[in-house]
Order: sequence, then structure tokens, then C-alpha cells
Amino acid sequence: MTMTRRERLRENTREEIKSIARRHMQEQGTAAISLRAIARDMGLTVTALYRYYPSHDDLVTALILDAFNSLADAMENADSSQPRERYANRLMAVMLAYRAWALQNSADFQLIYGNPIPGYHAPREITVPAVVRGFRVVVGILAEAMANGQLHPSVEYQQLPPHVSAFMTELIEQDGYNIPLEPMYFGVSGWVKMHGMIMLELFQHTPAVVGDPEEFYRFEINNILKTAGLTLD
Amino acid sequence: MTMTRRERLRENTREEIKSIARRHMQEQGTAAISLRAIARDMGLTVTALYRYYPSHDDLVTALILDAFNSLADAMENADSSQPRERYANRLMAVMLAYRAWALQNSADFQLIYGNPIPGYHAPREITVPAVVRGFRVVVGILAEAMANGQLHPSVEYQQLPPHVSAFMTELIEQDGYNIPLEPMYFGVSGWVKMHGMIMLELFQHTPAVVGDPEEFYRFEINNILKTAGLTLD
DNA sequence: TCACAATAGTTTACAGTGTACACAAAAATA
DNA sequence: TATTTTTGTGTACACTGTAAACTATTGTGA
Repeated sequence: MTMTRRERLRENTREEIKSIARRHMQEQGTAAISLRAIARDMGLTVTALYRYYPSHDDLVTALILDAFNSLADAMENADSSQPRERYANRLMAVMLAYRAWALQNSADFQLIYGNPIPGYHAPREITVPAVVRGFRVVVGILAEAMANGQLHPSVEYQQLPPHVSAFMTELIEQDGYNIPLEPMYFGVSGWVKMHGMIMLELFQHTPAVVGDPEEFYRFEINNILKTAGLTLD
Repeated sequence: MTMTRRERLRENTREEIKSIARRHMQEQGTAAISLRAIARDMGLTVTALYRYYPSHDDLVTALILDAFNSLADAMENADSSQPRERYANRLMAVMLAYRAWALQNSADFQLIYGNPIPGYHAPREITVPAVVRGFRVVVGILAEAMANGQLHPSVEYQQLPPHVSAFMTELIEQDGYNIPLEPMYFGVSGWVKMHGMIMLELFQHTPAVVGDPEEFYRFEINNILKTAGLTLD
């Protein structure tokens, strides 16, 4: 795995490009990733950048990949900061990390979950595995909690709608999630709500309605956990 | 209220500009609203457009206003299509209309709820009243259901977190919503989840997990309504 | 050590973007 | 009909992504 000097320099430059791109994104939005602006900040010509990323789209893809992995890192770290058998605490910690990451890296969050960038289409074979990493953290906790009899999915989940039920059963098998259908659905349902809260907060809609988004967020998660018999301590 | 011939022509042109902008937006994303492209499609010079909208931002603001009002129209229509005392059905109809509008006008939805457009900041004094119109439909139904003893908010809502509770109480009074705190919170909590589902569906994340987004959507709403003792018939 | 190949960089060009300014044409009004 | 208001044009500047041709630098094999 040793890199030649040239490869290392090249990797450095690629990283520098991404880091400047991230700064610009944070300052002026995801649609404002400009190769020319990056080159200017680096003291390079635009066309030199094309040696490192063959196009604007390739740079965006690299940024998206980094973002998904960084988010997954944050979630994994939060998970392992809690005692193994405190499932509710682990879930809360992970979801708080999810929100914290989204707020601290709002541009990256918009990049992966917000409006598509005009003309850009993410290559699914590259991004999907990266998305899954984060999701797997949550599923892992739920599976453990279920196996240990601590998780009791709502009775409604015993009659999931047919297509959803079939599709998710298939997904569980195919992706090798070691979890029954009901807790899996519970996870998806909860994730959707977190996502809604964070999206609205990020774009300044929640504060105007709810006052204190963090308090709101914690309260909602707690309620969701309670519906499955999970309580914090 | 009669308009002069000139005013009418002017209004026509303004509408034509918006409608072309909407088409471009639908085809290439919200960040691709280009005055030059619009002018080209109209057989006008760019600079002539400036007679109708003094800047790119002003055009965007007009589009946002239209979008909020169109969404509110759709919700109001859905509401009045149901019998007055069938509160659950009214709520379901309104939320289905919300989703249907979002999917059919996905660019407009992104415009009002998605990533901010680089450099653009919506003038709140113009947009906030438009947002409120749609929200008021839901609150109205909940207030009626509550007053008629049909709505039973979850027991958890009797102990809302302090800041949220204070802020929303203030908001209810200030905006003249005629509704108690608990059902109001129920509305917000539910809205957040709808929003999350729609956002994820719009950006192609839900289908990969859930298979059939509409089935998922209906099932989730139904469950939310049930937690407040509301049932469809 | 030197020649050659690979890599990294530059200059130039084209078509696109928002918008400011000076001017001409058309229409409504006095 | 003369004047004012409105609508439109043309030109200019600084910005965007990216393709092509060319030069300078660096690493490696003989």
C-alpha cells in the first residue's frame, strides 16, 4: 500500500481541491461549486484542475462520497460511546450525532439529501454502498435490542401494507440485514421523521414553529422510542 | 379593479415569464432559472425582461409566492371535498393532496422547501403569510375535531418540553389560531413526518427502501391519526 | 548521468450566465 | 399634435464549465 512520492503529492492536491470546494459550498451553497473559483484560491489555472478531476461532476461525486462516509463515521462513533446493552441510549446518541453532523456540515448534508445539482446525476453504484453504511448502524442496534427482547414494535406493524412488506422483506434478505421485518420497519419509520425534522430545521422552517429545535428533536425521538418500549436511563 | 390595456398586457407578459421559468425549473432544477434562457424562449432580449422583474431574485420570489399559494389551494380544495364532520378523512385528503402537489410540481416544492438558491434570501415578510395559509387548513381541521371531542392527543403531549411549549403557546395566541396546545403540537409533529417522507421520495431515497411510497405514506398517516383516536371510514 | 516518457501546468477559445448603461421605438396622455 | 411613459435593443463586463494545443517539470530505465 505504499505510495510513490508522486502519488502522495497528487493525493494531497486532490484533497486540497475537495477541502476548498467544501468551504465554498458551506459559504455559498452546493450549486456554487466552481472549478474556476477553486483554481483561483489555489493559485492554479482552471484547466490544471482537470488533471485531478476530469469534470465538475467527478468532483461532486467525490464530495458526496466523503460526506456519506463522514456521516457514517459520526454515527458509528456515537454508537460506540454508549454501553452495549443500553439500546435506547445508543439510538438516541446515534440520532443526535446524525443531527449534529447535519447542522455542522449543512452544505454536505444538502449535497447528499437536498436538491439534485442541475445536470448532475449521482452514479448509484458508487453512492448507494456509502449510504448503507450509516443505515446499518441503526439496524444493528435495533436487531440487538430485538434479539434481547428489549424492543417491542407497535402492534400496527403486524399488518404492514402488502407491497411495503414484500419489498422490505426482500431488501432484508438481499442486503443481509440480520433483523426481523417489524423492527426494520420501525427503524425506517423513525428515520423518516428525524429526516423531516432536520430538513426543516436546516432550511429555517422549524424554528419559526417550534422555538427550540433541539428540545423538539429530543422529545420526538424519546416518544418514538417509547412506542417500542425503549426507555433511556 | 379594472386594468388598463397596458396593465393587462404587462400582466400577461409577467405570467408568461413565470410560466417559462417554471418549465425550465421542472426540466433542469431550481438553480437553472436563467433570464437569458427565458428571454430566448420568448423571442425577447434579456434586458427587456428587466422591465418586468428587476432582478433574478425578484422573479424567484414571485415563483415562490405562486407555489405557496398553489399548494394552499390544493389543500383547501381537498379539505372541502370531504364531509365536514369526517375529520380523519379530511386530514387524510389534505395530506394526500399535499403529497400529490409535491410530486406533480416537484420543482416548485424544491423551490419552497429545498436548498436555498445560492445568493438568494427570501424576503420573509412576503413568504411567511403564504406559508401560513396552507398550515392553517390543517390547524382548522384539528381545532374542529378537538372542539367536538373527536381528537385525543397522546398523553405524552401533556408534558411538552418547556421551550417548545412556551413558544407554541405564544405562537397560537399571536397568529390567532383557535386551538389548544396539544392538538397544535400533534399537527406539527405529524407535519414533520409527512415532510420527511415527501422529501425522501422526491429525491429518490424512499423507493429504494420502502418499495411503494404511496402505500407507505397512507399507512403512516393512518397510524398517526390512530394515535390521536381518529379513524377513517 | 542522460534521454525519454509521464505528469503537471499554461494559454487560448467558445458558449453560457446575471446585470448595468445608453439609446431607440412605440404607445398613451395632455 | 407634442410630450411623457413604457417597452424594447445593443453593448459591455465579469463570471461559469470545458475542450485543444502547447510547454515545463518530474521520475525512471538504460
